[in-house]
Amino acid sequence: MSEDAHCATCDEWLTLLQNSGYRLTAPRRVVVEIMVHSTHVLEPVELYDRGRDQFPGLGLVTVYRTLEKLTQLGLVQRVHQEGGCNVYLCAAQGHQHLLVCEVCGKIVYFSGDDLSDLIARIAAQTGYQIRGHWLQFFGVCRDCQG
Amino acid sequence: MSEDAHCATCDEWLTLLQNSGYRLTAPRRVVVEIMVHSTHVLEPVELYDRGRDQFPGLGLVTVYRTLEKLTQLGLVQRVHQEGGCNVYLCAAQGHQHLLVCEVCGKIVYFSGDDLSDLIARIAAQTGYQIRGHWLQFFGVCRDCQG
DNA sequence: GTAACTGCAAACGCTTTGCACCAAG
DNA sequence: CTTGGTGCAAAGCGTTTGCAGTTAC
Repeated sequence: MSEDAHCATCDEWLTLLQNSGYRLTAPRRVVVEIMVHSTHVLEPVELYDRGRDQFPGLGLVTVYRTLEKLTQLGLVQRVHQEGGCNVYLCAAQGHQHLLVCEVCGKIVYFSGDDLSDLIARIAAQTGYQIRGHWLQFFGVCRDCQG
Repeated sequence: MSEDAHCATCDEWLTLLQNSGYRLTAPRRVVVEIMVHSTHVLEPVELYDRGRDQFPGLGLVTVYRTLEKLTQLGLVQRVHQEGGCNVYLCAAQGHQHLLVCEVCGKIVYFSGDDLSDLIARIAAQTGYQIRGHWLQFFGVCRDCQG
């Protein structure tokens, strides 16, 4: 878990960063490693705090800048919630949607929705050109139901 | 349009405010009147600017405080978008979802989605207690397609 | 060696709070 | 008359920017 050299997904992310013209630096490796393995949504500050456990010199600004790059590359996404919109997460794989625990932020991806009929109907009714949609579920995970 | 005394919906909102223990003041009437009639999402500052056309003494702080109250009463809702989460809108009527124009912010409400099967399946698969969902569509309205 | 990256400090924009004055009921 | 509401100014918070030193390549 803590040795990113042993994590295939970390390697993929780092390779993609490098192939996109970015350099592989210690702070970036740390951010990548934490994001790849996180099962819960993370605020930038939380990422910063965890990152400093591994790399004490890490700066919060670097966390923001790295999240920005990872988001542009489609590896990370921002999650919007009632209480705030400043948490981040591994991006969905293809057409997946998100289920977030309102208590602890634990997340699950799922697929299987079919909104194509609804989208076609709405487009016809409104004249809007539909470009995208958000479907996101909120709940309480098993661990937080007690 | 500008005479809130002639608008039934404005009267409803103002009555609800009063019945909830709030006083009816000039700034509140202005905010209510603008929100009720807006067909586009509005930032607090936009609301403030428009409000001052009708009531020059209006303060931005009052706009925030009134939006907060209207949101608590379920009359107004915040809308989240890729570019930011600080726009407000009349709340949906019952179980409706939102279609937002990405260019001008013009909004349309619609209903007719049926996610109950999907929700039941996700709850069974994940063990989460599902408490709510967001379904929101983004597109370009007819006026902005040119 | 050079260009990209880093961390710090300062600036920024949006939102909230403290407070004295004012007005609805 | 009393209490809630108001606007101003200042503080707060998360995020971004400027910059000089550092590091990957």
